[in-house]
Amino acid sequence: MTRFGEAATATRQRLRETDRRYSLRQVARRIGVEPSYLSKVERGQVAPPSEATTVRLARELGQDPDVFLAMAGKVSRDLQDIICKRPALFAELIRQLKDAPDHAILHIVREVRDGDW
Amino acid sequence: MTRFGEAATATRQRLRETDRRYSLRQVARRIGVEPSYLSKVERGQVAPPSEATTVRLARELGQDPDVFLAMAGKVSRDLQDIICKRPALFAELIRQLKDAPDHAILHIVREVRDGDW
DNA sequence: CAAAACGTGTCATAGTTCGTACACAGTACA
DNA sequence: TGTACTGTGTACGAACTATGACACGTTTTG
Repeated sequence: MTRFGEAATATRQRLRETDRRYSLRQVARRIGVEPSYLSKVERGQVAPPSEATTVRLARELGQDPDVFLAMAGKVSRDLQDIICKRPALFAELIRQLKDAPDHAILHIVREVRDGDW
Repeated sequence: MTRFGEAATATRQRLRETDRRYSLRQVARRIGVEPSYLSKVERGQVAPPSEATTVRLARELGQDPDVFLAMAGKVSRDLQDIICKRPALFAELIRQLKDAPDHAILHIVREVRDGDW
């Protein structure tokens, strides 16, 4: 039912088609949770896991942790910390970019990467 | 002891010098919490309040809610929601801006505001 | 066909979050 | 001088978060 659970199941199933090490149980063991818990998470029977567990799951499935966290409605601690150091500045920037098209944001990312300040 | 508590007390005391309606009790009543709770919050005896309460306190004291939230180590729900809609993009942007100087970020804010994309 | 692996149901719970309720002693002030 | 307001200590608790333990029936595999 949940966005997060669906994505986790789908990703794992896809990997499993070619590699039987991606059973629910084995993935659960590798990321350090009980199989029954991962099962409930995948089916949205419980809320998405903590940040740490979500990140371990994303990595295990070869996905972007930030994207998995986002599906759980969360923003990673390290991003929050960056924002919290200059809250007014980042708040304004982010709200400003709310409705900006993707390519505009990408443009800025490139501009900044090329360090033209 | 806490950054958050100190700022709250300091701001309130300053307002109080010229307006006795800014006693701890009266502020507590206006933002809808018990005086004893606000007292503990101000002295850092308990963790900073929830987002909603923090925002009410900030507004009551004429401060920027984002800044007060930041002192509590939090990022407001609405900003998180914006990020969660395009996690990869925003994650990269924010990490990229981590060490950028303030004026560079301000420059981008202005660029975006003037809508040159 | 037996053993291992599979996914899931039920129940329990330790820890954190976010406060309330009330009493008390000190201070202001009319 | 008494009453009304001040800040604070103690005690308590409801709700939520994030999981563990274990048993069960089913499927796969050697």
